[in-house]
Amino acid sequence: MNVSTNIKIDEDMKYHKIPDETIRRMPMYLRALSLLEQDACQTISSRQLAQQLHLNPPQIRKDLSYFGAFGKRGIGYPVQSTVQQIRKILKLDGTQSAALIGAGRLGTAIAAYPGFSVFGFEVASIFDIAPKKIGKKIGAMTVEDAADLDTLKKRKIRLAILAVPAEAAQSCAEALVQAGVKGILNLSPSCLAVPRRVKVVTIDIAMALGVLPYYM
Amino acid sequence: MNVSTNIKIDEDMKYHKIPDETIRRMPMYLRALSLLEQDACQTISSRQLAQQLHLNPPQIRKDLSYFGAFGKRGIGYPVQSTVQQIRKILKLDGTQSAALIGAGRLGTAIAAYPGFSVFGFEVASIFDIAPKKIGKKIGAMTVEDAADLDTLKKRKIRLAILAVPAEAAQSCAEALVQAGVKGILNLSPSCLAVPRRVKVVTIDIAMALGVLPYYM
DNA sequence: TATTGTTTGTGAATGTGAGTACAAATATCA
DNA sequence: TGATATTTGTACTCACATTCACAAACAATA
Repeated sequence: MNVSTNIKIDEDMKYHKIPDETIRRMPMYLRALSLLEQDACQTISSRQLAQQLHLNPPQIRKDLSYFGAFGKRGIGYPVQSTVQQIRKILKLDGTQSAALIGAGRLGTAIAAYPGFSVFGFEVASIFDIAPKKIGKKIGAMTVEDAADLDTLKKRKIRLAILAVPAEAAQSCAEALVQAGVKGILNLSPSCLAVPRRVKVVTIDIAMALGVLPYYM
Repeated sequence: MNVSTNIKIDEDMKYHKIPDETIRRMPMYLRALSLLEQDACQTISSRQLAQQLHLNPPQIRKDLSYFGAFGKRGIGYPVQSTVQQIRKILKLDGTQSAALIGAGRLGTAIAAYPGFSVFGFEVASIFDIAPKKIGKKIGAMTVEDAADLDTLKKRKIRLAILAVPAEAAQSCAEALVQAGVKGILNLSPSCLAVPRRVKVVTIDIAMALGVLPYYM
């Protein structure tokens, strides 16, 4: 029933479907290795790294091996070049500009958050719908009118952070998709409906808190 | 185990090991059903709920059935009583007081976040280490000295939200454990080491953003 | 050089979760 | 009442993810 070319390509290119869970862990590795790089650490073994991240060594080795053989047997992984490799894999080499939607308390906190730089992200512009907030300064940026979201296309910004109330999230998401955005980090407690080509990651703080009492 | 909780639920929990993924989804169901309850919706089918949450109907049925048979065949799930059941399961009946550590921008945003009330959470007190911030008013609360974290034991607060820089996170976590805290929502990009009896959930915003370019 | 100790990369085994299919239960309507 | 449509609960199957176990590769040292 299936096409033989697919199989052949799979064999020839040693194609493996990379688990989503592996992708989810890659930024962990990138951050940890970046810190080690700053400390002038040359190499690190999967055992040491696993200790830091509370993971099992074989997990780390398998994750990294999906993308090639970065390590050296008897030695470990070379910190600097592995950082570069992971950056390439995650498409985080070079600066990634992101638009921030929502200039409320959460949006303001996100705009000032220093933790994005490890991954090469920068918040390039801030939007809000409230006339009171438009024109206001947040750090070095001026809040723009959310009605002008379509300018993102010209500016080639394809990444957005959505920090608006749940009621506004879906309509914002649609405007972002219209503006050519390809990835959305949704910080509102809502389930966004977007075309399949657009990737959404939702962080719901209250929901994360919601599981804690169960385990206590 | 606790004898005062619903006996039937405890019995069911003995015989089935409930998947962590199921627990993770329960707050989703709780939120969605709470909204439906506000709209005076009497019952909802797994199909309708799945459509809202972008899940498969059998997934929802299986998740709920771990805790008993809440639904009625041919009808669906009674909204009101299922909400109450899930609250009981997640130990979210009654108000859950949480301490917020860190009165920076993110902490301030968290303190004012309205989304906790659906689950019965309330931020009961705010702590910081910076002398400048101690004594400051945030909403109706006064920022307390993080050196006094041990007062949480007396106040019987067993839940904490950690909104401090990564460098301070581990020492804060240790102080919280010392103060009898049993669950920590960690909002810093750090991997906390705590005794096994303490449950930690970490939300790393930059890391969540870090996977997006890969999929674009 | 030979030996010992360390570490990676990976096939195999194990464990966990998701999807499918269907019987049982209920409502609706002719 | 009988027939049809709807929906739950669950056994079974399949897919995905983690862990184990070990050969291959390298360093260090005598």
